[in-house]
Amino acid sequence: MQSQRLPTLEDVARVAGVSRATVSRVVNGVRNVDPQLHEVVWSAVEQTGYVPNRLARSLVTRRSGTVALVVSDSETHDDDPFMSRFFADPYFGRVVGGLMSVLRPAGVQLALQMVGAEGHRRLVGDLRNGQADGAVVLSLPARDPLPGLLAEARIPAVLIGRPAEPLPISYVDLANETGAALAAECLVARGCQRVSMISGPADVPASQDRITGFHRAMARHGHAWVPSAAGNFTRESGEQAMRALLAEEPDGVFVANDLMALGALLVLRDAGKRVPEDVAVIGFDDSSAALAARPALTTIRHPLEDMAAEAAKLLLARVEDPAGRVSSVIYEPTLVRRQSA
Amino acid sequence: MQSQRLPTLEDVARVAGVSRATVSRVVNGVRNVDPQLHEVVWSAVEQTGYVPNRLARSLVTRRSGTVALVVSDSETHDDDPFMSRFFADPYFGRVVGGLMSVLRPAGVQLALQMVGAEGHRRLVGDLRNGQADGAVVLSLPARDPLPGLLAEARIPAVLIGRPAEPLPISYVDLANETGAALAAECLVARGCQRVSMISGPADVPASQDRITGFHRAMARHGHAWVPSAAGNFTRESGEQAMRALLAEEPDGVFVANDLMALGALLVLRDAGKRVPEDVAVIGFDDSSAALAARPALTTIRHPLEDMAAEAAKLLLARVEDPAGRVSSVIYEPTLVRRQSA
DNA sequence: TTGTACGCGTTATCAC
DNA sequence: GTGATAACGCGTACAA
Repeated sequence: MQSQRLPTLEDVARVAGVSRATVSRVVNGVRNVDPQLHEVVWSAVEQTGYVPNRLARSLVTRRSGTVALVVSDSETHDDDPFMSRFFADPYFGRVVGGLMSVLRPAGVQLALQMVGAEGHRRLVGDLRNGQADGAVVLSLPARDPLPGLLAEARIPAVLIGRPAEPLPISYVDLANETGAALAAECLVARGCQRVSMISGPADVPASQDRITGFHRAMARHGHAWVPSAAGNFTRESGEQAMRALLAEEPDGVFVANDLMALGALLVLRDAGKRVPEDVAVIGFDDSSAALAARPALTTIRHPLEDMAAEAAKLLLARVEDPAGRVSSVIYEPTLVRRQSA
Repeated sequence: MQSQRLPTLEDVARVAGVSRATVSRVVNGVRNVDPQLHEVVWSAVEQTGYVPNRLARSLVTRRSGTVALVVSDSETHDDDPFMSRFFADPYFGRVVGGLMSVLRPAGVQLALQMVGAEGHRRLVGDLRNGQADGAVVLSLPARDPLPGLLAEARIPAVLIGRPAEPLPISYVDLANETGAALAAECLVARGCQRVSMISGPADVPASQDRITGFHRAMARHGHAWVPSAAGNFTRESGEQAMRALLAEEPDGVFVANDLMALGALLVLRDAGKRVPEDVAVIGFDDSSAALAARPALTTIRHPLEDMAAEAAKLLLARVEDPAGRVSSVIYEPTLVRRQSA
């Protein structure tokens, strides 16, 4: 049951018998300080239990020691059609984990900022006002204006996943086309003759790249036409798409993410198809779901944690030097051979 | 390429031809304002593109409009043994989603605060300094001093999961014993004679409750002894535990969470056991993993999103009225019958 | 109803 | 090296 008011620099100064300027210098480790006082001040800090007020500090330094994780969704949700899906998906957690692995050692905090189109102005304002030093952006909508706004406002920002259109903003991404091509090669090498694809939404960049990458690679091997069905990256939608594709009697199917692949596996199983003997299945992401599936999912590894960590590093560097070059880091996916193909 | 400096209240006041106090009142919706000026001021706000500086505002109001999601881990990690596990687990995402569902409509931001024992003092200080109005605490370690510290400092806080020892702090929890008992009843009703359990870590409250609840219920039906093996809530540990338990030749097994149950299912399958004919399996949590499993997992529903949402509500209420009663909300689990039992 | 003036807790720029 | 003092941007008694 301590005093309600927290000790301030002034209080510490009084106890130490110095001015608050000196205390500030000591606390912030400025060198022009008499070692004598140094001691005195620190013990006064201990004694009073002083903790610097970050708000007050940020107000003057214009540095908050915080970065924002912006989840941009831009759609208005009646109830909860998207949010619960998004957070329950391994994607979100993997990104947070990757970010934290570099942010935490750096002593930087993470603020979660879900925002729709209505909130763009406010968000940009808050960021310019110094509420956060920069932003890592998870842009979900197809043509999201937010990345452009951030670039225009010269706010240090890094996208996870390339922007829909070229923009002076840093980003990390996966070579999605390459990944899809890897899957195609594998299927072709297996001797699959009737290959189908379950894709993600047609309007998000990562999904587009997987589609074009797969089609292009298949065409290279003479398969001009690949029957496809689109899902929305959930397991349920994967089941639905697989059911629709059953009519094509495929002997191989590439699924744009593991969750949907899981759904596909279930449908195939229920349809009496053996995997991979009757139909080979390849997923995408190498999320934990892939290992848990039976048969274990052959999939394209997507090093999301590493990518998020890199995004954090890029962002911190940009905060340090805002004039630096906008850079992009593209990760190369690899094929993880397991049992489904 | 706008001016680098953002407009302040003063700038808006100049444009509107009033004092900055008036602008402040208008922006904050105080009623004593001439409708005339009201208009003038708002258009000046539009014109200048003014966005209130939350830092400055918080400094004086001592309200930040932010709550902290504190992940308390207290163990020092060499590299990353725990963090990636934790974030990849559906648990984290479900909690964030639940919190957001009430925080976002309320216009409250969420700040993620991972903190070990070294950071406790700093965290409490930051919170008392008004960096956040309150905290939702995910306390992982067995005997975590943090909840006690928060209570002592009279910081509005709500725990997800009961504290290890009684404490004047609000929390939401699941009736874990009841859930475990439900599983026991189901197994007994099936006629299982050789029942085993795969538990979580022995030192975390939720895990303990599931253990005691299960044993007690089994005892009530004459089963004094239940062979057990402990895991750490990961799928891998579930596999390990199941392998160890195979020697007991169980015809029924209760697993303390779905992820481990998934692992158990895999091991049983590889061991040539049919589920549920040879051995019935019941999981816990009803996470998305349960539906994806084959056979689909019979499990105990744990309404984590609802619980997190309730935690957010309790917290906001407490922020509003810090003198209010510390309250606990206990959710009743239910049995979700699917195919594994 | 509106404006003046002070304080929130820090850091930074000066003289000393 | 150290101590006043002016910002930082805002809310709000208090006075008008």
